[in-house]
Amino acid sequence: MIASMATPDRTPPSLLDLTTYLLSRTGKDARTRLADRLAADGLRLYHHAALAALADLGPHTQRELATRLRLDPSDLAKAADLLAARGWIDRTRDPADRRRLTLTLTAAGRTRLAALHAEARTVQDAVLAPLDPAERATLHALLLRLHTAAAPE
Amino acid sequence: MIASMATPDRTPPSLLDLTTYLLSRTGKDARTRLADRLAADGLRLYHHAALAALADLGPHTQRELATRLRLDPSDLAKAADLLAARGWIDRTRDPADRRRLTLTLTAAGRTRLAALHAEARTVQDAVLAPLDPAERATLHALLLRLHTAAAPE
DNA sequence: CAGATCTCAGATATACTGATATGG
DNA sequence: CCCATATCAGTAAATCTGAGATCT
Repeated sequence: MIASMATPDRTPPSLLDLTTYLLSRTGKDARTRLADRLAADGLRLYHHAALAALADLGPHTQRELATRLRLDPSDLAKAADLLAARGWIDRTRDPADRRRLTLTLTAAGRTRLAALHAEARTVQDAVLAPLDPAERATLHALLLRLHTAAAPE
Repeated sequence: MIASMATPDRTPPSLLDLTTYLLSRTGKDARTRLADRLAADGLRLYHHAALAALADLGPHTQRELATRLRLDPSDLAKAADLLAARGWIDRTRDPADRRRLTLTLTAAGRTRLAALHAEARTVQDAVLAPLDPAERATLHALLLRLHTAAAPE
């Protein structure tokens, strides 16, 4: 064979012209990188998100947390099982409404969360390596505006 | 109950501080929006990507196309089935190497691709609505640098 | 009794793995 | 005989649906 050999797996230019394509692809790459690291410890991204929500915004009922994280309540139940089994959250029955389970971060959970944040920062540094600090700040500000505009729906 | 009622599903601030979180979330949103539109016609995002690759870079063997799109060869086989069934690509056996199937875009495929690009642009306009043209250009340039840096791996 | 919360079991989508047939 | 290509079948993980138990 004469004229092949180097098949540079170049992305089709018409897709590179789409900002949404780049957004989708780089976003997926970032997510996968962190997910792979967390998977080594049997964790998923939503475990990180759940701990972060409890740390930032205080105790939640399972329903509240599921809504906030846009997670199915039945799936959150399993996630909470794991977090409780590892001692990172307490699950207490709400005395005022005994249907509800209130999730509260434990000290151990706070420690683990700090480690998870550190891992996320490590991945972020790798993903954003091509950009200098000013460019990273610009990117962050632009993405934040897209996010807040899309969030309420 | 007195002090609840408004549970604004606010994202945890510590996650909003992560650029990679914003990247992942806005990217997923963009992808889902387009995917939902294509699903109405029984198509997936990779059908769009496959047609774009054939239009931009000429005929591919299935193996080449799978590599380029980072798709599993077995999954691409099914995708090619659909594209061929709709008359958007021709699948011809390579006479020089009869194992290979060469995929070529048809005129009908080119027409459909134009419509798919138009749909992608519509979604992009909606997603990027909060940004003015200069900001969109900035975002695009930054994401392109992240993508090209990550692409070779 | 209507509605909310949590939970379990199963359906569905998607992505990946293995095995096979054919050809170089 | 060994490797590459395409295809099929089956596994695995992620997401969503439905039904039931408990409680307001």
